Amino acid sequence: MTDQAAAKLGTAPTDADRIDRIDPGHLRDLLGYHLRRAEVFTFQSFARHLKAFDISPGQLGVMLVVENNPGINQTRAGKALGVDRSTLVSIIDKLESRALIERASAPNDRRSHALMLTDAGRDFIGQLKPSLIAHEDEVARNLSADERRTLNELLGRIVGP
Amino acid sequence: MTDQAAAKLGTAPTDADRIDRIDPGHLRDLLGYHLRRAEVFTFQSFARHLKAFDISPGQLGVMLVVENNPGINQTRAGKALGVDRSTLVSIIDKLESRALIERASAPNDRRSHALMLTDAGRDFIGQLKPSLIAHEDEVARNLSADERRTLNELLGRIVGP
DNA sequence: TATTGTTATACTCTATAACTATA
DNA sequence: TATAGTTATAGAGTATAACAATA
Repeated sequence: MTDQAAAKLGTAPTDADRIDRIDPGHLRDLLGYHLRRAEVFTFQSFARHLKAFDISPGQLGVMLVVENNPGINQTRAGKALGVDRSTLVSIIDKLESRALIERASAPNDRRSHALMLTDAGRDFIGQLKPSLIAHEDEVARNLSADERRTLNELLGRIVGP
Repeated sequence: MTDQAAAKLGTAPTDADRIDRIDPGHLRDLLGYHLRRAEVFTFQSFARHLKAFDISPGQLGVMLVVENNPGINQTRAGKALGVDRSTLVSIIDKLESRALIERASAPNDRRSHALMLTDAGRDFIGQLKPSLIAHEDEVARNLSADERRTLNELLGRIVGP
């Protein structure tokens, strides 16, 4: 029975009747709500497309930062990703145990590590890139190229001006 | 020393020199990256503005769904939020232990619970709403009203058409 | 048979505080 | 004094698989 049919009969629709008509109420206007749902979808898409590589979004993020900033230290890599340096320790531990990344000694500061991709790490990124692109394309499947750029830009402005 | 200064001197900039000039590389084009950062910022803003209420984003999400769909069951509430029904159990446990929400018996199905806000739950939402709005306004502080709507709309299309 | 809620388990992600080695 | 990395701890989020009760 639809809501309409129920109205005709003068009986209230039951929960089961409106299974696809849940009222999001104020949620519909909350950025936090839409961000959360988009993030969940994106995580699941990432997992589907990259499961063969056994890598998490956070781990890949570190690898991509290091790829473009060889020799960067952990604190600065954390800043690039917007997370605390303590968050990176276990991520880098895992990548290092797989010999994808290396904690090289920094020439001028014995406190810090100069992060470098290993040859295996570079190969790894080269191999997973098609899957990463397929993942991103799935996330943006309902967006035009323009909308995709706009979304990236607007999201960037949430973090900073 | 700036990069420019280093270039003039013919010496490569060290890591310390380019502390604010980290190259995001491919990350800049990845929706997943921007979503993640926006989500982290949003969580932190939520925690700042709503800490007096001792409630998590997930808990508040459930309350808002129930507010607009009194009598909804847990499985359907999960669908409204885009999460598995198992995810809601502990969230609702906490809300119920604070007497903000109630697992009422469903009239026609003894398997399911009819979720309802308690009077205290309604009061609670009324009290926290100004802080929720302040939180959302902070997240959108760099966006015009139009951009804010656009962002919500584009995020919605990531989850579904 | 299928669905609802629950539990157990496991995996993301994140941060704060305190410690050590070094600058 | 201040900074880089580490550890311990805590808490946010998520899912899958299996179970009992009920439809």
